[in-house]
Amino acid sequence: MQDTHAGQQTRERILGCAEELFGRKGYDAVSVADIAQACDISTALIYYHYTDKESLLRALIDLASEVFDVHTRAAVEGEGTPRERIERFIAEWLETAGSHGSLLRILVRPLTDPEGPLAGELLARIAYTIEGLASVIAEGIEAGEFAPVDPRLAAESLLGLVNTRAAADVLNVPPRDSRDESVRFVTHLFFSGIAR
Amino acid sequence: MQDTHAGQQTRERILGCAEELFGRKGYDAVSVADIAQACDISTALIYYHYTDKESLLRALIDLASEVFDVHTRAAVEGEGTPRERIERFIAEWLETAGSHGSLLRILVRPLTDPEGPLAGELLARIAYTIEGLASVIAEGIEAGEFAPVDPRLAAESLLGLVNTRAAADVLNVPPRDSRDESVRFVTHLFFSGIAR
DNA sequence: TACAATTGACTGAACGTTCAGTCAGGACCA
DNA sequence: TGGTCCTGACTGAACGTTCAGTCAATTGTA
Repeated sequence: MQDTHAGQQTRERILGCAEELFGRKGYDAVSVADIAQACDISTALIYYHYTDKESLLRALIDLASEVFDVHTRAAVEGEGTPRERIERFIAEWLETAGSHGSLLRILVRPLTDPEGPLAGELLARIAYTIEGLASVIAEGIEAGEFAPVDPRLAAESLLGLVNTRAAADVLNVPPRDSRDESVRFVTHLFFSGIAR
Repeated sequence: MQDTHAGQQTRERILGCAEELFGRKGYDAVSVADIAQACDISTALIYYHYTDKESLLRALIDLASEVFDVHTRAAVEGEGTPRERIERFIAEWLETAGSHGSLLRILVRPLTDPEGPLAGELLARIAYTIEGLASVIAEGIEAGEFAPVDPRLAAESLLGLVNTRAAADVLNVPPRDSRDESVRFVTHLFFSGIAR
């Protein structure tokens, strides 16, 4: 296995099918044969390009990190007040969740499956995001922009809130709310709550 | 198979082991043999008391509904203002989540695994809770106690918030926060946000 | 009271199926 | 011709499930 154009292309196709299937049915419920069939190739070819089933998941975790960590880094290092940066984070995270729902579900699975495959790696990725958000919140508290809450608690809640909103597509038979409405709602709830 | 004391006892033991294992590793990752081993019985005995593996999960869903729906009903039909009832809901839900973490994880799994086993039944249970909370929130809006938000959006967020907090035990290496602190935090965040 | 019949509770061994992973070899292109 | 890409056929292990049969206790009968 070396780096030819055709090989690269096949690898991406395999990864794409694995992303879709893992995201929809979950790692355990998807067989290598399922992925091969979705790609219209043989199972052996998957093993030619990837050492085993788990390495497929690992590649997807790397991909998910690439896609989502951008927003975490932007929140931590970006310009603007903490509140502005968190508002941007909410909007960007929800947008990416909309276009990469499978990746997000792969990423957050250990929250409901703490002993699942590669749970350690996945939880580390989540912890990275939470720590980033917590630092932004802590900054906002110090600046007097936020109430003196526990930054970690707030960061976990923010991520939970935004992921809940992303996952709610599953529940809603009608695609009732536009993305913008979700962003506005989460933002308002996180900063101001629903009380009058 | 009829209803003897010994039989009843065995059924409960099987269900207890299944709850613990399904909650920790997930339905797919647990074999019937695993459950049998945990109970120190034969796999055949499980099939003597339950028709198949899925019926075990179904029994656990019924149990989870019994345990958690109490709080939903109390919020919908209970006494006090909408805000008081939601505050009680948060406290009670988190307490039950603390003592029945496995059941809660079984219950919310379809949010990250929308095509998993019995996802339909599970999503229906979740929808029931959300609808109940939404009706309480709508009541609060009508009474002028809450801002005029979308009740469903708010209900989904509330449940997401409270389940995120419950699941955070998984992430936190130290059992940092007491339950009371979690309750206070979620309550404050939901009603007032973190802004100053 | 004694013994036979019946029951519920339970097991060990096996069933067919599906799984992740292997391997020898063919096809295509430089 | 040599290396990359790919396949069909295959394997051992694990899976959910079934089944024939054991055992202790209960019930029916004389």
